[in-house]
Amino acid sequence: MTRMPQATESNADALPRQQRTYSIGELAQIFEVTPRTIRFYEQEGLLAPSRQGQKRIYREKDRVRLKLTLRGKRLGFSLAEIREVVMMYDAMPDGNARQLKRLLELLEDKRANLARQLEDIRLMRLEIDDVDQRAREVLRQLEDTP
Amino acid sequence: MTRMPQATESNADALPRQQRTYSIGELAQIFEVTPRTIRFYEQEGLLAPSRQGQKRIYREKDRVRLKLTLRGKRLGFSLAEIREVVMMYDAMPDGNARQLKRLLELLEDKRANLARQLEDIRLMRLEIDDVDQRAREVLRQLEDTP
DNA sequence: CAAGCACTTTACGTTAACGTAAACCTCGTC
DNA sequence: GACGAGGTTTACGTTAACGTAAAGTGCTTG
Repeated sequence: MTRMPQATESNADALPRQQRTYSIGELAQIFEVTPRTIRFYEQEGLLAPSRQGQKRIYREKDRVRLKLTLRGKRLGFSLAEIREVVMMYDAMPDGNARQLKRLLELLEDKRANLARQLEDIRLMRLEIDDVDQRAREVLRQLEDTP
Repeated sequence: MTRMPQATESNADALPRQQRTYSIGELAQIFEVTPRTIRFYEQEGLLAPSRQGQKRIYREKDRVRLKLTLRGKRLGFSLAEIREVVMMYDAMPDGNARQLKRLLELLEDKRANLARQLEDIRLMRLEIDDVDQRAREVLRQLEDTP
């Protein structure tokens, strides 16, 4: 029982199974990246779209994956880090205890990382505000004395 | 809680101007980077230590610069971005109005960036917590059925 | 004085994350 | 049937941010 593509999650809403799909170009436009980037993410194991002949077909799940990936990137995570979490998440349903515990550790790591980032943001904001103040003052001086 | 080295900024007030200095090795140790990194930042215009003969001498100002640089890095900024702000800040005292306004724009950009990061962190935390929950559940199931 | 650090410059190497270009399908449309 | 708009693979190029190695300088310590 490796994988059941059918009805997996709790999102088994009453919706009819008419999944919306995307071409690579559409997805690229939505997230303002190039198709190259999306193919690259696939090559790196972050996406696994199905095919229709030769063409890649992206479902909602893939779109969400991409969204999460890009969010991770904006936060400075490497693709390797992102993949690690994503793959563990996928392996979760039939994962053994060791893997699950490893996943929990990983998550704790990420949490710590985010916490530090929050602090960094706080400090950087203070500095930016400070520089802003000074700049405005100097500017006022300049404009007050023609 | 990354343990800060003793000397803080606020205790420098009434002290005579006997600036403490650092060698490149000391600085590297403090911030847990290699000397190579510090030299590279200098080459990229982010630091400008004075010299004593051939050796680089770092003052408090340089240390702060490095600290800010590394903080920027942790937040995913490129060295180029960091340098831009740093250089404008340096040029402030005798900057003309146009430069100052440009600086204010830059700061606004950074602020927006940080705001988005905050939102990204918020969302990512939610997801992490969610994955955590699921993992714990699966784990409990596993351990409940030997 | 030899040895050992800590520092220096110079220069080539490496990795991640794509960009760019070439050469090829495949489909609808003019 | 020519063609343009999308898609595909393959492969080499590029950039940022350092790592690493070689060869030299200067101090101080056994």
